[in-house]
Formats: sequence, structure tokens, C-alpha cells
Amino acid sequence: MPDFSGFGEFRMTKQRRVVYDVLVDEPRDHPTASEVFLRAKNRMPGISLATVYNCLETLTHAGLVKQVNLDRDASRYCPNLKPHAHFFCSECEQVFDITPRPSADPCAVWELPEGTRIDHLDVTLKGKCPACARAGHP
Amino acid sequence: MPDFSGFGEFRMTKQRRVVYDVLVDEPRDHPTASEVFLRAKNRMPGISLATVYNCLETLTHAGLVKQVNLDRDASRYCPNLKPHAHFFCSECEQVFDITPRPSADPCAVWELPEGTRIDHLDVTLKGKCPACARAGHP
DNA sequence: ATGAGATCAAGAATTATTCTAAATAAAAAA
DNA sequence: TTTTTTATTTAGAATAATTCTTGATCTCAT
Ligand SMILES: [Mn+2]
Ligand SMILES: [Mn+2]
Ligand SMILES: [Zn+2]
Ligand SMILES: [Zn+2]
Repeated sequence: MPDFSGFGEFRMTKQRRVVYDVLVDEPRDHPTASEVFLRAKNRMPGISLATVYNCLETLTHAGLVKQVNLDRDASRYCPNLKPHAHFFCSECEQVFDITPRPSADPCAVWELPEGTRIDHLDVTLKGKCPACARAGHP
Repeated sequence: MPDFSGFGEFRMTKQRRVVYDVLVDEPRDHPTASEVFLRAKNRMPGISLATVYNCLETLTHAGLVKQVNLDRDASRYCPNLKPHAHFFCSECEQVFDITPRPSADPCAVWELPEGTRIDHLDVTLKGKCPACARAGHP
């Protein structure tokens, strides 16, 4: 159990722990707040949806989880702190983490005016995952 | 004036034309639906917000404009049909189109399982535009 | 001109999320 | 430990972008 003492004025309460554990323990499927809420209730029946929203925001600000937005859908949450992008399969609607090839710089492919400062990169790929792509071509 | 006859069962009505023209004529600043509504009213005072939403959806489906989503903000709309990504300046909050360097393939930098089929790529860069970056370092 | 089907307009409904305010829990002080 | 202070949780109300509903209006092919 990590102690999170390096995260400044951040208090790891029971509820925040439960919400965090839901994300790290269970399959890394990038659940929405409502899905996190349902899973969290199994571990702590009294927890409220408002608290799940609060916790997810706090954890996101603390840098322990990432908020993932795909188009206009409900935000999803991800405990993978390594820099990565997301692949969304339009068939099974699953979200997969993807990483840049070693030594590749995803920002370098973009033509940017001299003097631009890049703070953050947000990438989503859409298509069919190998399983669904194969199922479509039987 | 393009005639759009190649776009199937698509009827370019007065309202759709106004909405489309707002996007192509005026500065390409990626307005939201409400902003498009305000500008469209200057050209056609009776137009309704519902119709602006309808038109934007129709135009998007017809492939004449692109819907651009940045995090959870209101969708923005873009008439630039060339493949491109977006740069969002956190200082002036403007959205800029950016293009891949010639011969660079933005998908190629990502490690994907064998057999994945990519249909679409969505990229947003965030940071400071040259003007704002300079203003910050006087 | 007429009728079928598409489009528009006004407002209601939806939905994810945020806000509010009171209750509770945890930390700090005494 | 008891008290005091502060942060957090909770339930429900409020918000905001978007979608839906329905009747009116327009367009186009007959
Ligand atoms: Mn992820
Ligand atoms: Mn654009
Ligand atoms: Zn799939
Ligand atoms: Zn700027």
C-alpha cells in the first residue's frame, strides 16, 4: 500500500482509497464516474455519487488518476500514469491504453509555429481492435 | 458557390447555407453552437438555436464540417476538411489548426497490437501559442 | 396545384456534472 | 482526552449543453 505522503496537502480518506482502488484493482477498462460509483458501492455501500465525483476530481488534481474524454461521452478515468494515448474500438466499445513506440515523439509529427510551447498532448485513435476486426472478416 | 451535388440526399437549405457560411466566411476560430447561433442571427434573424444544432449535425454528417471536442467543453465546429489536429492555447483560449509535417504519419508513432484497424485519429495539443508564450517571458 | 416527406422552430426533456448546505469525520489545539 | 477547527461527505437542487417532441412550414415530384 503506497502512502502518498509525497502528494502535498492530500488526505487519502476511506472514500478516496475505495475510489482509487476500484481503478487500480479492477480490470483497467476506463470506467465512467457512474461505473466507478457502482463498483465502489460493493466495497463501501454508503458511498454517494457526489463523493465519487469529488474523489475523482481530487485524485485527478493530485495526479493519481487521469481523466479521459472521448468526444462528448461521459468522462472516463484511468490509473495509468505513464504517458499514453487511447484506442477506442467502435465495435466492442472498449478503451485500450496505447504507448508511443520507443524513441518516437508524438509531438514531433506536428507542424507548429516557431515559439509554440507544448504542455500537453491528447490522442485518441478509433477503429476496431484485433478481435473485432477479425470477427468482421470471418 | 460550391453546389454540393456530390453529397447524396443532402439538401442545402437557406438555414444550412447560413450556418455553413458562418463557418467558412468568418475567422476560422472554431466557434461553439451558441456562437454560431449568434453569428447566424446577424444574417438570418429568425433562425433558431435548435435549427443551428440541427444544421451543424447535418453538415457534420454530410462531411462538410468537423465537430471538434476539447475535453468537456461545448463542441466547436470547423470547416477545414484537410486532415488536421488542434492546438489549444491555455492563455488566449484560441484554437488553431495544425497539420502533420509532410511525409509524417501521426498514427505510426503508436504501438498497436497486430491486426488493429485504425479508422480515425483525434489529436489535441495544449500549451501557449507563440504570442502568449512571448508575453509570458517579457 | 396537391400531397408526401423533409426541415424548421419553440420549448420541454435529458444527462453528465457541479453546486449548496447541512451532517460527519478527521486533525489540531488545549 | 476533550474541545475546537477544518476538511470531507452526503443528498438533493441547480446548471448547461445537447437532444427530443410536436406542430408549422417549406420543397419537390407528381
Ligand atoms: Mn488510459
Ligand atoms: Mn480545425
Ligand atoms: Zn473491439
Ligand atoms: Zn495564446
